[in-house]
Amino acid sequence: MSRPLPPAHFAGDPVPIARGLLGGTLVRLTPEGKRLSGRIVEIEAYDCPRDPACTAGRFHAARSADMAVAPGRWLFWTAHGHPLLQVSCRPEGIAASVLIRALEPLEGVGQMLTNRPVTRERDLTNGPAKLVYALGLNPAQIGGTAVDSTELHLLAPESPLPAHQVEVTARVGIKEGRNLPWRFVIRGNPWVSPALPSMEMTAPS
DNA sequence: ACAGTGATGTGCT
DNA sequence: GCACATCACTGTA
Repeated sequence: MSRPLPPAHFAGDPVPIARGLLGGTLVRLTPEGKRLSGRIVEIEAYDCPRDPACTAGRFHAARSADMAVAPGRWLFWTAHGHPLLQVSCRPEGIAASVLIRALEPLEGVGQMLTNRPVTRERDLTNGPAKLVYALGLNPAQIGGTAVDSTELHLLAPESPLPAHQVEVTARVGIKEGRNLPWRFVIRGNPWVSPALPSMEMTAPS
């Protein structure tokens, strides 16, 4: 088994970093010693300096500063009252991040269902805020900590995902910047978030 | 389809 | 200060 990805891994362009994280594992160790984990099946990149979808710079000065921390820190963006899990990228002073959007549950499914009761297990972690609730993450406690901390860390995929298994689309839930193919999904995986029809990107000819 | 959520920003007094 | 509007979402239907 590989070691947790170190903060230095995130000191660059969030787009290839997001692509490389697809198929990796998010691991959570609870204070009670329970191990919860899931395979990353959907992920997006945000790169504020060149990204019209990134509202941090234009509309959210304080949040932009929060995102411009040193690379490899856990961040929680909030949208519509829900926390979204991200990792800071690029050198300190530049707001950029990757957003983990959906997991395929691996370990601790029972605990996840306790944290977030749901009728269809399919809905347990198929959205960016859903997985935060299922893993029982407390933004106030985890926000700002290093990405390789014991309580929450990332493992790279055993081997890089072959290109034919990776679907590249526009990002979900944004207005501007839909032309940027910065969402990465494991093709055909049933655990990806419910995608809005208009969000799908036409394949290059 | 649509209400509700909460952090943040804008505009008015 | 106060009233809205906005948003990278979720829950119930």
